Amino acid sequence: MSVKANAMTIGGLARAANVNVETIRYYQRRGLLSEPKRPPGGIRHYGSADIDRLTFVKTAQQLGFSLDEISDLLRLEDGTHCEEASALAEHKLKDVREKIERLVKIEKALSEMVSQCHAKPDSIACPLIASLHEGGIGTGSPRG
Amino acid sequence: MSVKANAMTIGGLARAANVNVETIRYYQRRGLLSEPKRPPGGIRHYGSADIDRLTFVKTAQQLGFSLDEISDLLRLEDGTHCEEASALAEHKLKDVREKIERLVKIEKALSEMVSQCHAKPDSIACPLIASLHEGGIGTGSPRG
DNA sequence: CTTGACTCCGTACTTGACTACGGAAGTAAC
DNA sequence: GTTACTTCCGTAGTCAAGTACGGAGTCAAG
Ligand SMILES: [Zn+2]
Ligand SMILES: [Zn+2]
Ligand SMILES: [Zn+2]
Ligand SMILES: [Zn+2]
Repeated sequence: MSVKANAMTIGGLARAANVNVETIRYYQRRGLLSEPKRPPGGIRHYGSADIDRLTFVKTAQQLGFSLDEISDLLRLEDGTHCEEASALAEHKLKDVREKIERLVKIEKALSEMVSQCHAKPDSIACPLIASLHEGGIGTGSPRG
Repeated sequence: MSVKANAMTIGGLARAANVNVETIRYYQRRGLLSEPKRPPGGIRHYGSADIDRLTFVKTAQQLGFSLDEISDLLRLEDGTHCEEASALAEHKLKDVREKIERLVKIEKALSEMVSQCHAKPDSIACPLIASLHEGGIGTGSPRG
């Protein structure tokens, strides 16, 4: 398909997977990506499997999984742990839905503030600023 | 009206505003909260204005403003900068809407994965795991 | 055989928003 | 007047997910 070679150096892999070289090395240190042993005194080569792995990590990351959680997913990688994998994903789905709810609340609050602000451009005090003094967005104090 | 006293110590303020003492000191250092000068060799006192300020900061923070942005808002605090304030808020509103869009995509991807996973519990490979190898959640690579 | 680009490696720095620590001094209770 | 809690203050550590750096080694071209 789109995958070029099986003889990439780390730089080529980085370009192919659209990540930074240092990120690859970082993932290797974190155990998210194994490093092929290198020929005596030489330079490591990477292949399409590594692009695939990087894709996995980046996709999961975009889904909101942390690198730690991605480690967990990778341990289930053999595909025989359907239940554990789906439990992880369902939990994450719950998180995502909560995030969306909170953001929608925020969106409402912000757009109300903006439209109030626009509605009375001649008021003495900006209602937008004023409303920040009131508190009460609700769900999700940053310190639980 | 609901505010108790004008003679709180920093600890009282912290309790009243539901933040950590260290957070207050941190905000003072960042210039988000001014520190009342203290009586010779004594201890500072705080009042309801400080609770209000803390509320302002925390509310704005829940709306997704960073502390730097909140500094900006506070500079508009006199209420006579309606346009600048609303520009800030509108920009933030745009950010929030983008975040929501991305999360909704993520939600779809995740829930599809989960339901596929549940649909074929006897498949050899977990389709959830498999789909992570495909990439393409789309909008918003973490490294632009 | 010498550039110059790239790799390897460990370590240290970055960002944002705190949180913790250590020691001196003030303050309240008993 | 001693004990126990706070305050004050500067500095340093935490977390996640990288990013940067410096020096040594390696590889392909010219
Ligand atoms: Zn499954
Ligand atoms: Zn106010
Ligand atoms: Zn306004
Ligand atoms: Zn794969």
